Amino acid sequence: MTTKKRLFLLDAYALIFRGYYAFIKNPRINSKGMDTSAILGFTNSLLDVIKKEKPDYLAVCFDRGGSVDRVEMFPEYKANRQETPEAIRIAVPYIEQILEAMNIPAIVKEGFEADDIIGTLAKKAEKEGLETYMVTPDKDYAQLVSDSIFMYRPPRMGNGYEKWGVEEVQKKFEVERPEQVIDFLGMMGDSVDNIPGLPGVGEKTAKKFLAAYGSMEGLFENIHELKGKMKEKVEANQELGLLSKKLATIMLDVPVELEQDKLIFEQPDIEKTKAIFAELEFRRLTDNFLKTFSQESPASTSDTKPQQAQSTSGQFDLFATPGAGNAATESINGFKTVTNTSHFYQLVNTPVSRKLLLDKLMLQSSVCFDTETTGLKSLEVELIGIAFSWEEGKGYYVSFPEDQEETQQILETFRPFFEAENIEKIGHNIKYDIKVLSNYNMPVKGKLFDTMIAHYLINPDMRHNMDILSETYLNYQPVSITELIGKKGKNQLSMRTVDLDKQTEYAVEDADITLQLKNHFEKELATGKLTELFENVEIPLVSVLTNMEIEGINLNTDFLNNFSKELSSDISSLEQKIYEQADEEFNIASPKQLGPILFEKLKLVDKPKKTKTGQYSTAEDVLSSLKEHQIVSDILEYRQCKKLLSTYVDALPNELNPKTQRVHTVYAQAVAATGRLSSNNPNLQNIPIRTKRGQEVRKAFIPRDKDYTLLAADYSQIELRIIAALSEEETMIKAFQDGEDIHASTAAKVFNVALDEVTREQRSNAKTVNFGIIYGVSAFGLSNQTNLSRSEAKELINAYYETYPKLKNFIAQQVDFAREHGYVETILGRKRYLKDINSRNAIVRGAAERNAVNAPIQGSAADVIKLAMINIQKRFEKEQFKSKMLLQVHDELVFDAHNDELETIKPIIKEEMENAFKLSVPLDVEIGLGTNWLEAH
DNA sequence: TGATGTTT
DNA sequence: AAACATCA
Repeated sequence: MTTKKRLFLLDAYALIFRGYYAFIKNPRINSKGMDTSAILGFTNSLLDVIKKEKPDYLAVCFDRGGSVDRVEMFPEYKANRQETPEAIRIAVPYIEQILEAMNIPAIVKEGFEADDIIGTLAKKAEKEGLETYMVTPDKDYAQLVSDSIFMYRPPRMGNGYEKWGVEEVQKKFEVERPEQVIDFLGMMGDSVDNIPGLPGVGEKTAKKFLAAYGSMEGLFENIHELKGKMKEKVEANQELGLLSKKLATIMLDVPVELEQDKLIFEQPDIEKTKAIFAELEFRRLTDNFLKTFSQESPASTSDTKPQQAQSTSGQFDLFATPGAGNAATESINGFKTVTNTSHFYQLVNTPVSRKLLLDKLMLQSSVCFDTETTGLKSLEVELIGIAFSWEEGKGYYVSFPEDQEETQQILETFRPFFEAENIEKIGHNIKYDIKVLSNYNMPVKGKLFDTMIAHYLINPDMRHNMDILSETYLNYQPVSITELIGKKGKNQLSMRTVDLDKQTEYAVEDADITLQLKNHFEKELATGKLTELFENVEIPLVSVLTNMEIEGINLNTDFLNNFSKELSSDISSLEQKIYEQADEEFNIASPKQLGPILFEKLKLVDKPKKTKTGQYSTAEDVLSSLKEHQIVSDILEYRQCKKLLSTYVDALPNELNPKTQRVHTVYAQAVAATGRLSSNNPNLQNIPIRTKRGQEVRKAFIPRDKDYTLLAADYSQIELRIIAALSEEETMIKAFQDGEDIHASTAAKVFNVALDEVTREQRSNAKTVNFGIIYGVSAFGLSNQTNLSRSEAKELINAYYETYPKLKNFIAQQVDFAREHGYVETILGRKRYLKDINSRNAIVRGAAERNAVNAPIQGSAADVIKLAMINIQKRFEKEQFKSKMLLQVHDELVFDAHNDELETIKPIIKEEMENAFKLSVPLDVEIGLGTNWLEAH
């Protein structure tokens, strides 16, 4: 048993970066609008280490000024590092304060990197007979590992801390000695640090070389054994290889002393630390901190501290936690889990117990339920089970057999519950569950509450997975689905293969969590004044979307098949033409191959534009300017055909539902941060329309049968009308009231000509500016999109603002509002938080400012059409029309209109859309009919 | 994963 | 600007 004292050295920046990126999708923002993710991430790691390991010695090492020596060797070292994110820059001073309050020494040496400092200290500690743990996620440290030096890597998603000793390093890197990690990194290179490595050598090859030759030098001595391209490359780059190796080597001669007595870990200053945490609003962390430290008697110093962590077993057990007998009972990252939280989850699979469950259900006023199914496509899956919960920590799971008739019978038991108007149904993405039940003709009635949508309104920019919500709001980590049925992909098991106890635990836990989240979000919706939007718009919309998705749309597959043949033949003839002109065959669809041909072989242009990864850009706007070359225009046409074929013509027929033979898209109601819907599987919101060839695809969308006609209803210029109304810009409002062509009208005023003298180009430029206003203008963007120079674009914008002064005012107001409140909102109070609005980085701030203008406009337009959809659906249901709403494309609704009802529903649709929300500008809706979607426009 | 392209 | 999808 080891009795060595243990030193923990933390790599500050590596941990800070890791903490920051761990929260990147769900950043922690405190009430002052400050992004505290990086601080929280780091401090969590720090407390974790202390709590679990009780270090004898502890220090945190910082980089300052980078490595002087390495930059001297190789000026490009770390040159492609992006600028440090703001949240990290502001984090460092706070972290220094926290360390000071906790009496933890920070070690900084100007001109050296943390890994060099840690390496040097670790080696010195080894001589002093200490055991060193290098706390860092950075795998470069593996080269330092020895019998008394270990890597201690913080947990990644769901895993625990990893301790890497010699054995682990041998396994991970497939080397005999840890020092060989240097050769490995030198060969492979590192794009993050911009260590070049050997060209053409990646992880696989580097491991192979090391196994065969042992080191970089060994490889160079045996170049004769290599073959072909690889031989040439290695031969030519020996110097680069040796340099890379040097760069990857952690220095062990940093002028820093190991002052043991200063590194002894002592009691933190609890009050001081608490104060800093309070300022940062780290509530949960404070609890955790107090639990760890305040019970310890003040007399206990490092000299008398018992060696609890190691004494539990002879072997060093990383997961053993003091006080907890069994590692499995405590989650590794401080979350509660199903194993350490008391709960009562019960399986229900007998007729008697089902009846009892129903009786209980019928007594409730509000119940959460969650279905388990055989897959993801709600309209094609079978039911495996349903979990119910109406009390926190408690719930029931009804399982269903494979036999679908039996399933139907069992489900019938619960019909009174699902049809009960007076029982509120709670779910997470409840549209999915309702659709699944619809396969069994089981309608879900009564009030709905969807926790996914609730959270979407509370913070649309965050993610709304139940797992993340549970960890964030309940401090509870649910059983991971991956653990149960494996990773996504074809090897994923079905829930049916999971044994019933596990199913019960997983499914009821989900329902339980959802119920708990609901209780949480209900309050938050109220504080954010979002309850009305939630209850009167988003929730009613759930049913509308459900109906639309179940309805689907008819597709003319014969037409698409013919079109596919046509396109394919066009593609192959274009292919031949291009090969001839390039004088070689290559993959035209690969920008990586196309770039060199165009710009190296054919040298079409002097200084080709490159992408950020250094490839030649072959994007549309780049190639468009080279259209005079036959090969380029052929390539553009080739690309267009290829795109149409793969994304639409060949893909759409595969999306037919086998039962209905129709296409059922899925609308995501909680994805687009502005409040819009999005459509997927397939996406029917980006069906081509601009080009002649693309329009053909629209012809494939047809009415249900000969008794129906497709009806498309479009808002005309809804976003401009909204901006006119919100800004109260009279000139623009008047133009709309008079029914003018808004772009021509704008052109007339901006260029100071009569309305009927506006040229095509003037109108087009005015249109671009109008459009640009909606997205937030910049002179740069505008000159890119038009043939105007940067200064002409600027002039145009100025003239535009003079024409519409109130509009300029409105834009400034939005930005000011966002600066003050941290968010902007739509006409219905839908909020969008803009955490970067006060950023010191002009680019980041500019984007936030454009969002401040764009979000209320786009979002209000989304609000309006959502209201219209709800009202139309109501009317349709009341009149029991055969006609059905099928699609929504942001400002357009598409219907299967029964021919007998055509003249009845046309005015209804128009009226409901135009009057969905009263603005000071009239809304205008154009309706078209046709035997396909293109005609209906 | 990055590049490209489609829509509003 | 912001979705989704495809390809290498």
